[in-house]
Amino acid sequence: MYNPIDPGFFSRPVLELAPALLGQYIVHETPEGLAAARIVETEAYHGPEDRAAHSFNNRRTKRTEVMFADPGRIYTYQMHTHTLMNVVAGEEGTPHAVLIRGAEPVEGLELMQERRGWHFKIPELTNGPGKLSKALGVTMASYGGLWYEEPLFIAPGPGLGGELKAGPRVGIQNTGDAVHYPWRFFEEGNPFVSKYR
DNA sequence: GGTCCGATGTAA
DNA sequence: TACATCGGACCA
Repeated sequence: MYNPIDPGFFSRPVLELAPALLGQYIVHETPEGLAAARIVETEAYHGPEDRAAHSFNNRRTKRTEVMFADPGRIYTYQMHTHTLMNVVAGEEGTPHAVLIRGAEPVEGLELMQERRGWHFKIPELTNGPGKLSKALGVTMASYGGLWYEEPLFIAPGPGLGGELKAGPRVGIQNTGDAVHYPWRFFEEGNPFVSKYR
């Protein structure tokens, strides 16, 4: 049984929330069943100063609107054919968010295999933001929801099983100095950490 | 290891 | 009309 984490957990600066999410559970309850995974990789996006953030320069559109909302909100975003999951951080009005990039399955492994395809090796099920969303059955329908309420929520986990590491973020280009900011956090050596591109 | 390209939301 | 917080297929 998993219980949603305290709402206050999300009320902190994005550069603190991103590493704090490592080792916590991400849980999704659907009619097909429950799937849960331990988060091992996150990235911080620090709008409006961060050129790599969708909310750079306070860009406020239908898509980024929820980044300006209260912390703990779910920001889902469509990338090509994939859905990516973010956690809104900071305080209301500051467009900060944490991208969840990788997690280790702890429950509902078969359900994840069903959703992803049975031919994949286990780490390939959830070692990337798009893969993780698909394995958990998360879609744009979760946009604007709360990370501390069912059916999609963060639950207190066992913490890190290895050393905390930081490095440059993945998949951002043409963003000046932001390319080098060490705002990607992950558990060293864990096979569910995504591959650097 | 590398390269190519899908198929969709968003904004210019 | 262009491009993105990516993944998969295919080639080597």
